Amino acid sequence: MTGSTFKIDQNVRCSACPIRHRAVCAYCEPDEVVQLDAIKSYRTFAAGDTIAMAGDETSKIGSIVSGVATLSRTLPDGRRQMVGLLLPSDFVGRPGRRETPFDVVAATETTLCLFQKRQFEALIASTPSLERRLLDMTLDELDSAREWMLLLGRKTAREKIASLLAIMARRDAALSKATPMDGIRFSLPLTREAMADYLGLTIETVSRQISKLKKERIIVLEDARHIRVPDFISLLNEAGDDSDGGFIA
Amino acid sequence: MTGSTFKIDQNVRCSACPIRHRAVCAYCEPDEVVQLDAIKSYRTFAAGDTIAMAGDETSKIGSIVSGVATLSRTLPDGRRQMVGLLLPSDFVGRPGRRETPFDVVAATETTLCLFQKRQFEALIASTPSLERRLLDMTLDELDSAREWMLLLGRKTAREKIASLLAIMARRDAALSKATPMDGIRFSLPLTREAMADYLGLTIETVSRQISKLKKERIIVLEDARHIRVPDFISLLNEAGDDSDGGFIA
DNA sequence: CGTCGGCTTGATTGTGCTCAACCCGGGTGG
DNA sequence: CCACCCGGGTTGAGCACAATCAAGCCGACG
Repeated sequence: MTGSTFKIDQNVRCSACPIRHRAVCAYCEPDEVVQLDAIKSYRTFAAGDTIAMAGDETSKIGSIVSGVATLSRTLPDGRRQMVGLLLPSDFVGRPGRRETPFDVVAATETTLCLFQKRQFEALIASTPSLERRLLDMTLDELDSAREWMLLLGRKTAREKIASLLAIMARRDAALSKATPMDGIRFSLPLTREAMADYLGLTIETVSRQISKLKKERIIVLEDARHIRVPDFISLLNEAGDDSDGGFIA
Repeated sequence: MTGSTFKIDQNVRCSACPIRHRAVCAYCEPDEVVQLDAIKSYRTFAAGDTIAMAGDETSKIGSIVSGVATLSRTLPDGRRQMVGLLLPSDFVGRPGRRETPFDVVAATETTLCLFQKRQFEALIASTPSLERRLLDMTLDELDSAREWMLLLGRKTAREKIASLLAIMARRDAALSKATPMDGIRFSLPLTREAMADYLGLTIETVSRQISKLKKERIIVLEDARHIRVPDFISLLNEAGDDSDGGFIA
């Protein structure tokens, strides 16, 4: 993996790791974690840094510890589509493949817990709990990729924006253990351009739809990157994937 | 899994199975295959049959032996997006989840090799080769889902159609071991409606774009479901994902 | 102070959707 | 046997939504 600017971090002990219970190591027993501890290294990328380029031969793979990274693919004429949003505990890189098929870019300052690909592959082969966890995570990612295909193929610009905001809101609420039902406030870790790439829109359309939702009081913009949602249900209604308010949870 | 019409097939011995070397059982040793043989059953669905509905609690999972099935998701107002095209050797159903999140429909007559979900899950836990293969297959599916997201989010109608045709052509060529480079002829196992659902378009747009490609001699329609491609390179050029003709292979 | 990147807003264009008519082939029933 | 229907497919006319082109705002930073 290559980055224009980076620093080597102090490794944190796995037992004290903030993503210990959600990352690829989640199912590992304490003695297995010791093995991981021995071969891991931390690395931090600045916002905007390229973590890996499509077509690169990657020697390292690992987990997002903190920050947000994006996975995207670009057409030769420059059109770009984001195909994954990587959050803390998500896994980066594909065991068993030589090249990454997608660009990986740090959207915010991002710290990774990395392993040498060869070493990690060897460890997988002898550690069923690692493989099991990786399978579960991959299946989950596949489900959300498919959900995203529905959005890209069939939703209107307004529905796309509302869906994205709802996801970010839920995610923030999950982290802060608050119920998303009233008066949520969250930050958008994405530029308008990143949102556009995520949603298959242009930045102008993203901006216009956000302005519209603002005028209709469905959202309140504290500033361009901080949003408050007075009534989560009415935001969900705009997302289109449920005739009623959907499951209350 | 439920189907409006179906028949119970004679089981084929795994060792004689046409997908033995590509399906979830591909990495299994002969003795492991024997275990699978003992708990599998075949079932055939007619074209149009629903194999599973989104939200269903599924008790069976398994592999496509022959035919084509589709995976799709529907918005409450009826808009529908296909999110997966299941071909022989592809796996249907998700171990470790109670409900299927997507509709599974047979696009052509389709034969499945099914297992009781519980039994299969138990077998996975004790058979690393099964789990490894399932992980590899899931990672491949995730990659192609992401490739598809690029198409849905950023390609024009014409590029979408050309991409789909190129995929079908390649797939047919792979089966018949022919090089796709000149004079390929293949069948479209999808209705215009299914293509539209796959591509995030309407049937009218699909029909129009196919007609245009026909007028421009990039494709030749023998009938609505059989297509000949005189020059594969020029079809690839229309697909947009490569400035030049792409890799020749 | 000027510049630059991220963002917003406006005017116009164009691609793909909607609505509608029609074609074609196969199956069914009088 | 023919009339009819029905599903899948094609084609046309008009429209709407999002893209494009363009100008300008705002805050950060040199």
